[in-house]
Amino acid sequence: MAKLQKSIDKRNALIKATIELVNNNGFHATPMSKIAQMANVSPATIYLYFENKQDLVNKTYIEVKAKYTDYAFETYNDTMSVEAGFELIWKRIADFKLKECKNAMFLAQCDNTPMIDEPSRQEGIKHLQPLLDLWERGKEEGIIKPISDYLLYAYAINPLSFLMIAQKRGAFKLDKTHIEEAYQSAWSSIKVCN
Amino acid sequence: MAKLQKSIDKRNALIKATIELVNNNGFHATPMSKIAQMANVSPATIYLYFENKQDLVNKTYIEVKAKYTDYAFETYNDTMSVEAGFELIWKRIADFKLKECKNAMFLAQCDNTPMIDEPSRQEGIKHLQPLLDLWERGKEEGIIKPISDYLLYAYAINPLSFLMIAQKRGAFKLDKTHIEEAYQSAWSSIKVCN
Amino acid sequence: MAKLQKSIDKRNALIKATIELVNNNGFHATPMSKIAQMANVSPATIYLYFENKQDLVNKTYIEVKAKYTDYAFETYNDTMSVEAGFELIWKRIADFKLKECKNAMFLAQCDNTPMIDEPSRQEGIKHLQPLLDLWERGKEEGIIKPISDYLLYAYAINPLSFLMIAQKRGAFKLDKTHIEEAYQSAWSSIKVCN
Amino acid sequence: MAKLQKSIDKRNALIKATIELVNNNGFHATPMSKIAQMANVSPATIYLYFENKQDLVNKTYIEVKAKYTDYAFETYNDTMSVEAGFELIWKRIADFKLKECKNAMFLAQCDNTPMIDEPSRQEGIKHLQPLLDLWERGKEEGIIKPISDYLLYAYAINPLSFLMIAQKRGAFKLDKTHIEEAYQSAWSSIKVCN
DNA sequence: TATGAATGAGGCTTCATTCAT
DNA sequence: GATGAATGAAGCCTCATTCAT
Repeated sequence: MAKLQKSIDKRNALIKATIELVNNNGFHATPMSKIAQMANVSPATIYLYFENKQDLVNKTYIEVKAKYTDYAFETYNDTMSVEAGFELIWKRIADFKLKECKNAMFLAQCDNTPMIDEPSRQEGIKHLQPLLDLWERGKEEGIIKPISDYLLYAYAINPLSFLMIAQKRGAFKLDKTHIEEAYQSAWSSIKVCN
Repeated sequence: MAKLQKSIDKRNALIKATIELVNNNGFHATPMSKIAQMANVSPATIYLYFENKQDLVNKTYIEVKAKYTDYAFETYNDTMSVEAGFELIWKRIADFKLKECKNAMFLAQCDNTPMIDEPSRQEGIKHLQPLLDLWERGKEEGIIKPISDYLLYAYAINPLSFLMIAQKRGAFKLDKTHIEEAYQSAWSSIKVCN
Repeated sequence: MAKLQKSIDKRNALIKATIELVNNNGFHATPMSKIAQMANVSPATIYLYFENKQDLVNKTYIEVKAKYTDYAFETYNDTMSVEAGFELIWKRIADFKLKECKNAMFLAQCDNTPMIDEPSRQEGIKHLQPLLDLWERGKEEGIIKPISDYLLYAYAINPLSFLMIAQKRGAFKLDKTHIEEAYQSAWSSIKVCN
Repeated sequence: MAKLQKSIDKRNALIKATIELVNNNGFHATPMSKIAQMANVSPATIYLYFENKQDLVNKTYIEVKAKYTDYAFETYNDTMSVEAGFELIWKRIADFKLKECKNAMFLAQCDNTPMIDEPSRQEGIKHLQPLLDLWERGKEEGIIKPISDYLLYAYAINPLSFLMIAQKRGAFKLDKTHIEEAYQSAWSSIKVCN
């Protein structure tokens, strides 16, 4: 306990440095020594908090993923209507991608790269359950298309990652209007047409 | 007479090996030596065909991207109606992602990673022009939503990458039915609702 | 407390090994790995003390050059007469070339090769100032020929390097008598004839 | 014969390229491929004319050394007086170092570096015999100091190399006046004082 | 004779990790 | 707990030389 207390700051600094550096250079181009440097810590100290580099990045992934889903579902509860619930969650996610850009970028890189090991990836997916439950409910109510969750996610949620990356590259600026347009497209793509 | 006979076969073998290995391990985790080995060539030989590792991956990217767009637009011509044209192109792209899975995976990793340098990325984007032209036409005709091409791409095309990666990870099998469902979602997300 | 303890011994061992190996094989024919080996150190350790191979040899040059001029001027002070001062310095230099043969050989190779970069070379030259001042005084007093310092150096000092190299090659043994003869030639070549 | 006739140009081009590149970069920093390139020849062709890199540089050394001594002694004959003969030879040498700067630089680097193998070095020295004979005669006549030829060479001839290198580095410009001053110093250093 | 392609050996350097304090 | 020093393993790349034509 005392041990953890004493060092939570260092652990956080390491996680933060990892995100920053991996975002800019990629996993294999960020040496442990630079992570240590940016966290104002000796390289050897990293190994007091994490087993090795893979473990550091896995743990970082899980932590950021949790922060992401916490944010996404914070204001949601399952008494809402399907459409209202979806809009709420979707906009929280969009919000996260805009405000917590570094965290979101990190997740995008992890999700498109053989960088995280399978167990950690699975661990990260668990937290999405509320959204899947919402979709389940929507399907039952005939509001959401009765198709695979993978398809729903691909069309409703994943495009935001693409837009965020495009923005990061400077090709494109994602403003409030875009967000609203994107929401309309997302909802159109998964709702049952009448 | 027989001067510039740098074998195109070797070059192709190198490109192929690069795709295979980068797909499985990521750019920085695939040593030149392994690429050489898989291409049945000495490591030094790579440098007869490419300037360095970055150049190898850049050129591979451009080549695969060209193959991708060539395939996408092969059967398309701009006398088609907007909807028919879009469906045609979309299905060709889906086809490519299914049949040329390795090539498509490679592009996905390149596009979500700081792995390709900017000039090569720009070079790769050029080839997409016919699709952008089609969308332009669709906007003029009031068929396609009058929103940024980035948004259109994010919702109409990019989800296929997500689905493909999910499939590669074994989480999900993308069959003909899925493809049809995905097309409906794609079209719904970009067409003007009536 | 015990922070910056990068052992000066290791640094010295590296410098010593560099001199030894470069003397025998030349700069480009001495691999870092052999330098490390001779200094009883891992190759990677060199990079804790020096930026790269060029830096290692530059720093070695500057250090040896300083040792050389320190020795040359140690017993000299500018209240001596020009002739006495010159003889003193000259003989110290001769002494150095005989006793510190390896160091002197190293300097000779550096000075006759595009091996050291310009800034380091300039740095090395600075230390020669007392000799130039002495010559200046000698010119004013009409004792030393009123010619360029480069000429004076070429005739008064540089021949010792040639003799040292000849000796190293085994063609010739430089003894006390030779030194005395050499001194006479050196002095004859720069003093004003009467 | 026909063989040699056909290729003497290529051989010469190779020798010339070797001199140029070794002068600017040093022996180990000049790849065979660059020598070939500068000589407008395939790398493989070099091996038709020389056994290997060491052989190429050895042969180049011997050839340049011969050109040097040929030039030095061209107008000399041993009926001249010692002083006149020495001045003649010395000035021819000085002339060579000024006019055939590249050749002279190459010799200087060879002579101060473990770059040429011993047999070739010996071969190069042979050609100096006329100068040694002149000195012998001078010693007999009591005009030249009765000291080792190495000392005589160190003081009479070698300083020119130093001056030439200083000039190449841009530190110093060697003009006609300097040459005359240098000759006086050279002669002063080896002649018997009266 | 001449060549461009090909390569194995080796050099410089980096880096994840461990060690001694 | 924390660290700076140290390192072995490995990666990228170059180059002298040979091979096939």
